[in-house]
Amino acid sequence: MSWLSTKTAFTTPPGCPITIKGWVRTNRESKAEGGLCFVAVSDGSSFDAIQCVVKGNLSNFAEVQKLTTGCAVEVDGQLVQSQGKGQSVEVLVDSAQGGAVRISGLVEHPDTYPVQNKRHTFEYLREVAHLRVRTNTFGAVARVRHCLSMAVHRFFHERGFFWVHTPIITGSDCEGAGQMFRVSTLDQMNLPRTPEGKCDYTQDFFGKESHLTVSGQLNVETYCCALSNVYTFGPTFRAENSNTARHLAEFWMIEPEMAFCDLMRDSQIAEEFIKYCVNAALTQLPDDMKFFDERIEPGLLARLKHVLDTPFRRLPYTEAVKIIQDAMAKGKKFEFQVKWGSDLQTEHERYLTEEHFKQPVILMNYPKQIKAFYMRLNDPGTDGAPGDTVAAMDVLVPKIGEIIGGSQREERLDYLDRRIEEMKLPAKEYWWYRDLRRYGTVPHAGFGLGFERLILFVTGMQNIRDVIPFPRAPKQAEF
RNA sequence: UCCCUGAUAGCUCAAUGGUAGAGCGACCGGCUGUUAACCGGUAGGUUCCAGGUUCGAGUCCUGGUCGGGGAGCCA
Repeated sequence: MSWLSTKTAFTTPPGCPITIKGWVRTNRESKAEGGLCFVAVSDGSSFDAIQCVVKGNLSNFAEVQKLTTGCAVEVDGQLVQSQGKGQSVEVLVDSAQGGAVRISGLVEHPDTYPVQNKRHTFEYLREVAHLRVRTNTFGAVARVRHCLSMAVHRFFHERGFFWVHTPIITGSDCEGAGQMFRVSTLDQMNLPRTPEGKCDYTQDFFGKESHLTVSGQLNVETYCCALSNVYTFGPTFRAENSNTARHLAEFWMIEPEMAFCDLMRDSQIAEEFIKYCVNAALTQLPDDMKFFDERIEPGLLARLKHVLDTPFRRLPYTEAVKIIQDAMAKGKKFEFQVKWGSDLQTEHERYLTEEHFKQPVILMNYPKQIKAFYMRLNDPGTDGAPGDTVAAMDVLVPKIGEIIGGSQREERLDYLDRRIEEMKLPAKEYWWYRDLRRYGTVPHAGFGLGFERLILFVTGMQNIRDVIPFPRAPKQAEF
């Protein structure tokens, strides 16, 4: 008997003895043929569980009859073509042919097992996150998450990018992307004080204030300016009090950075990247994607195929503002007004990508006052804009909104210094970032992409807390 | 953090201020190469927490806690 994953079993020609090891999904019983149990067993390798048809001649048949959802079993039997409808092959377990069911772990009190053989809400399953992965949906999400992770690395590896492990703990408070979590070993009940009465971080572990990273971008730019094409892919932490279906306190971010690269090429890589990931899920996990299309977001497959087949629409911010203003003039209602220089609201972004263009849209060249200090200042009059713009881009997709934010970086030291001064940032903290502009500066560009948002986009799942194994969010760090 | 909304059986939800209900799940039985099975029965409740109003509160009021939808921040 060779032990096969269900995934392998489904592609193996019938007629051979096999062993399956996994967890019971369902158990149905029949009195026919002297007693039969139909035990569906899942080991997580495939979307479908495999049906084991257990004959009444097994010595422990009485125990098999009592198997309930969640029990762990090892099944020896013959891989055969199914006599019933609903599956192509199944495992026939007949003691006359050496069939056996070994029960590894029972569910001792089935009435207390949290994952019943019925529909559950995602909100409830979140409370049993240690067991929710045993359901169809969360198993499929886990497989897609892995598939996309591998696709990320393959995409960049195939293009000569190097994966850079930027630090999780940072002593820099200038990453500039939101509230940070403090990292400290000080006794919080008895903090050391400076003469001014403030906390004395010179006595802390790192001898200075330190935090969890909110972005690897500044660090990865250093490697970019030596290895040319690099990316980060790792955990990122934001202590914002965000309570939405699109935000996590701990999430995984992908940040490529390319030397000798301008904004247009940056946007081309971003488009290729998204299409590559979508294609990977569609071709490698068709069963899981079919499930998402049928049960999670009807029309998902058509939506994703449309994304693959259509070039992303590139549009200057200045044009986008005109389109939204035109729509308002024609009677389209928005809660917020739009004028050149103001940031677009979620409702405006969704209008552009979901209603006006009905496809992914890349907005480019934003007013400098609403973007970060490191973004490259455009020449005056770019896109006919009435004010200064920077070489920034946001990739907007239906359902999610902003999925990627990127820019060409300011490589000219005098321009960078002016921006740091204008925004009243602590110039001294940026000494090593400024060095990159002093020693062999080059035009370079990159972008950031929230991995969980990519998973939402690809699976059609609604809540970001359901596409990461153990979500961390305000008031939520169980498990 | 702001606005709206919700919390009742293991789960999903009902219940005019007046005896707490159903479906599913679990358990027992029947039927069946079954597959969201079907049919019959049994068990299962501190109605989120703390106060208050009332003869009487699941229901009304106040304050919390947690969830959901939207917004902001963003990825």
